[in-house]
Parts: sequence; structure tokens; C-alpha cells
Amino acid sequence: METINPNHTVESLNDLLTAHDIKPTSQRLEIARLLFAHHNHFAAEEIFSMINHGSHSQINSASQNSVSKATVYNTLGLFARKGLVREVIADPNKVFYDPNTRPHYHMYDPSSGELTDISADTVQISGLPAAPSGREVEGVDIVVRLRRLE
Amino acid sequence: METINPNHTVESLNDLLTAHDIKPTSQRLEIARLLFAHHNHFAAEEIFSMINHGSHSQINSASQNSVSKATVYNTLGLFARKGLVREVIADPNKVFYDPNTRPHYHMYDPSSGELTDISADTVQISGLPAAPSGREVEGVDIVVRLRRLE
DNA sequence: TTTCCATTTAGAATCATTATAAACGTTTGC
DNA sequence: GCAAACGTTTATAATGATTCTAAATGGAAA
Repeated sequence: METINPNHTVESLNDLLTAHDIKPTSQRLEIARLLFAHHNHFAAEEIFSMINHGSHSQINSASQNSVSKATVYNTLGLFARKGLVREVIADPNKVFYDPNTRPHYHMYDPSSGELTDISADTVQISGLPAAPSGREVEGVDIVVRLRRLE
Repeated sequence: METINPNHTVESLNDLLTAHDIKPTSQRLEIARLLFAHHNHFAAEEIFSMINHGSHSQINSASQNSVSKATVYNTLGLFARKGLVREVIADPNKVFYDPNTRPHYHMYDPSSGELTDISADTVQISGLPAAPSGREVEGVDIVVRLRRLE
């Protein structure tokens, strides 16, 4: 179930982007707001349609917020490169963007498309090999794949 | 269960497909031979080009081995559904097919496209949550993402 | 044989994503 | 304040993996 976090003001989002070396434009703030207000993972196309057909515009805003598809993709790529969000590769058809960049894992149900978090606190992994020379480990992704019971 | 053996004969491949409830056609045998002869993961497009532009045709063979792109995709999907191979979701741009269906994990280097196995023998994981009701865990994928050292 | 059913095929369609090149908006230098 | 310079956004085209479609093929069975 999805909850909305109202504790992200335009100010704090501004600071968040700035702290990650991202110039805060209105489009970037709009996308960041969507990502950080919901406790959910979104694909680029979902974010695009939430902004354009969705009911997420500010109450008092006179301007109809609209961001082009190209900008949505560019911005999510930028956010990921700057470490503001994390890409989750769990479905071959689309990339999910996760506003939680702290270590944690995922559970994925392809039949519903639902991607949920697994806290890293309770999970123990050991025995993973070191990176080969010239490389370093960027991260460890764990995806628990689910299927409908027969 | 099947073991990976570089000396797969046409007969043993035949049996392998039959044991997995797959009718062995010449195209399916050709694709299975590629997958099981190499200790490697391949994407559909790689298999397609190995068959068509690759150096895998018999020198003295009068028959030019050629499998259409549609059949390569259909066959790999069939193999995966029947449990003969496993899909590996590590790169957003393509699905890898892994002839090793026993539990094991992967290391992925996006900069080279190299996907290598991590044996499950040395890896310990605990504390993963159970599947929600109505679902079961199909598998646990671990991908150690690599990056070039700066 | 002739029929039937699965398999294969070429090519079109799809869909997420990326590239292109123009338009736009801000900042900066004067 | 004004204009060049630069980064950002945009519509649109292009890409590339994958899936779909509908026809052709081929083997098994009657």
C-alpha cells in the first residue's frame, strides 16, 4: 500500500538536488517530488503518465505541470548517475527507479508488476567473491522472484 | 539432472530436450548445442548471429544451418518455460540465457557486458522474507554489479 | 496419400529507450 | 539592461530487442 510523505517541501527538494550537484529546474523538482513523495518504485513511463494524466498537480498551482517524455528519461538517468535514486533491474521490459539509495533488496512479482522492498537489516549475505582486478563492486542486487501458487 | 558437458552429442541433446518435454527439432537442437557446448551466457541476438554469421557450421556439411530470428526467440522462451535454461535479468537491454539451472549467482560488468557465474556453494544468505500469501518464491537472483576502478 | 497439427518463417508491429536538432531560458560579461 | 553563451527542454525520429501475425512447411497419423 502506498503512502504519501508530505514532509518534502519544495525547499527541501531544492536542497536535495543541489546537494547532489543537480541544478534544480521545475521539471526536475516535479519528478523528484513524485519519487520522494511516494514510497514506491516507478518506471519512466509511469512517471511520465503520472505527470501528464495524473492527479498530482499542486492545489494552488495555476500552471499545468507538464514534462516531456525525453525530459523524464533524461532526468531519471541524471538522478541515477548523481546517486539521488537507484536503478532496479528486475523486469526485462522496464527499469524501475528507487528513491531509496541505502542498501536494501527487492521482491518482484512479474504477474502483478509489483516491486517491494526487503530491508537489509534482517538479511545476511556472506561468501560473495571479490571483484576482479581493475573492477570494484558497485552494489549487490538481490531480487526474490515470485510466482502465483498453482 | 543434466550436467554441463562440452561433449554433447546429438543423441544426448536429443534426450535432454525430450526429458524436458520439448520435441527435438533441428533448430532446437542447434540452439541447445550452442548453449550447452559453451560455458557462457548468451543473449538471443548473440545466438542468432552465432548461428547465421558464426563459424559453427560444419565444413563438409552441405546443409547451411540457419535459424530465423523468430525461432531463436521462440525457442529460448520455450527452453526457459520448460526449465531447460534460466533467464538472467542483469542488463536492461537484453535477457541472458543460462544453461545452468542449478542455484548459483552472477557477477555483471556493464562496461564489458561480461556475465560470470558465482557458485552457490560458498555463498550464504539468510533472513529473506517469505513469499506473501498466494505466491511462492520462484528463485533468488543475486547480481554483483561491477564498475571500472576510477 | 491426405489430413492434421505443430513448427518455422519473413516481415510487420510494439515498446521502452536514446539520439537529434531546434527552441527555450538563464546566467554571465559587458 | 542587453546580448552572447550555455545548459535545459522539447518534439520527433531513430534504435534495438522482443513479440505478433499469418502464411508456408513438415512430420506424424489416419
